[in-house]
Amino acid sequence: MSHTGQADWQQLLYRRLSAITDLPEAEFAHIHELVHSVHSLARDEDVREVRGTVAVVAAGWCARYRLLADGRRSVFNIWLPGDMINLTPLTPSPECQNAALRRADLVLIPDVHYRQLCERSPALVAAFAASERMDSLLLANQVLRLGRLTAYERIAHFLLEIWDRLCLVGMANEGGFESALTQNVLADVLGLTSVHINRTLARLREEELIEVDRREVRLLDVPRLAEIAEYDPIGAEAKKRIALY
Amino acid sequence: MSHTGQADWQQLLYRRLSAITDLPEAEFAHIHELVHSVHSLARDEDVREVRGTVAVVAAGWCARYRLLADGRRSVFNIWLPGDMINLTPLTPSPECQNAALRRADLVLIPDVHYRQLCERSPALVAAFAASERMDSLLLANQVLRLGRLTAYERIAHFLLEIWDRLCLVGMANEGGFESALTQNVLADVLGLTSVHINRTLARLREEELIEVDRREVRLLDVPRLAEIAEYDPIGAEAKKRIALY
DNA sequence: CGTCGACTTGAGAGTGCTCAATTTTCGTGG
DNA sequence: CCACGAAAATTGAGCACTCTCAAGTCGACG
Repeated sequence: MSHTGQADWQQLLYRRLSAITDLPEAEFAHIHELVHSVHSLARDEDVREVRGTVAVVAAGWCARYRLLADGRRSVFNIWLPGDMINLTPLTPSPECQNAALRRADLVLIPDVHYRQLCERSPALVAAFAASERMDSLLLANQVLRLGRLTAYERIAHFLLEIWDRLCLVGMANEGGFESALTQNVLADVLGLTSVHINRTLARLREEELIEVDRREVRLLDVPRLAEIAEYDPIGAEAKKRIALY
Repeated sequence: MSHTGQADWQQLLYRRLSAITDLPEAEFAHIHELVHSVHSLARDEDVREVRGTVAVVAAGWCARYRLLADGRRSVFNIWLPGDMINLTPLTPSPECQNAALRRADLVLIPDVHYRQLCERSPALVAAFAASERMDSLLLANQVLRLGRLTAYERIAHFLLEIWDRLCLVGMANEGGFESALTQNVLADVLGLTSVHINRTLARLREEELIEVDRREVRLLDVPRLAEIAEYDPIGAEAKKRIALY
């Protein structure tokens, strides 16, 4: 279910786009003509040097983050398989970086070819726009977590979000997902220290809401977690799934 | 300089777009043909009922926020004159609201006409895209503030950002700007309590970095504030301005 | 001139942090 | 395949930034 060899990045992308917008498979087919290259990243390697491209995550997890002078790190978002990363910055200055959380493969699409593709298919343009709006929604979720949720709520909210997104591309099962999340990364995503992440995870574990280790996250009581975090499921598909409980 | 009667919302919009992207005035002229209506908002009034439109803020300040069940409020972003608000939600559920922080005028553009306009001018499409990417950058800034800055740094960072954005549309002077920011609103934007906002503002005031009351914010030492908050100026224009110090 | 919202200030409490030591896990090389 | 070293997780103790509750002031507006 989750073995993304080399070629099914297109399927991942299609699954995600069709889950959040109305995209006929025929329209998506234009993407087969796309000129691209594959770029493999080692853990912690960043992709600053490949600017002027759009990247699709084919495998692995990445993070967009910013470092402060004194070493503090703020993670803006986590990129999952099937996500699109726009590597062309708005301003010349590198206001943030993208790095792999573990070995990852990116499919790189030069801006030129991306634009050519867009000219060929208005439906794809709409789908890409929806994708960007979803990114925006994810950032808003991140603001909500950091601004007004407690550590306990933040973790529940974030794990539900990741799970939802992985469900969209078929990389989660009903109880959880394989994860590449270090407690350190969680800390930088959720604006906490790893020590406090550890203690709060322990509490969630004691209460039998989750099971976590570095390679797997299991959500033992999704409805309860969603209630704790006041979590809104992402996308129509996700909504339907939640409705089944 | 800042009297936005009824008709120069187009000028505000043009100033902002041309500051963040390359938009020839001739191309912008297409916007004059636009079918639109003006919607006035009283303080705290929200605009949920005008969905399916794009709105341009002609005057006043608005906020996009979400309320939690227990009354906590998280403000995602502040809309200033010249900003575009997309009122068409990604999902049917109203995951957030937009409300006026004080009397405000919105220019409402039905989705249909907005799309017609886009077909007429590719340059405008590009400019609108840049505008959305700037919104995204602002959200990332918000994540940085909430995730890894202290209360002291957050306030400095946020005030600089607002100032920068007002400068883009010519609604700030070199030392500060007219503001509609209640300490309560600041609290909900910066993820703090109004009590702590009050104390931290007092500290910034004592250190002669800012002067604030409800109607005006003055930045007494921009370079120092920028250093404290590790603030990156927005847009090329803003960068040039900072370089003058 | 009274009222209501916003601002201010005080005191005490708590969530989350710092520092630090220890254990466990895991990637890598022999 | 096992051993080793580094990274990650865990735990303890004390601290502090920020919160809560509460009282009191200021100021705009009817």
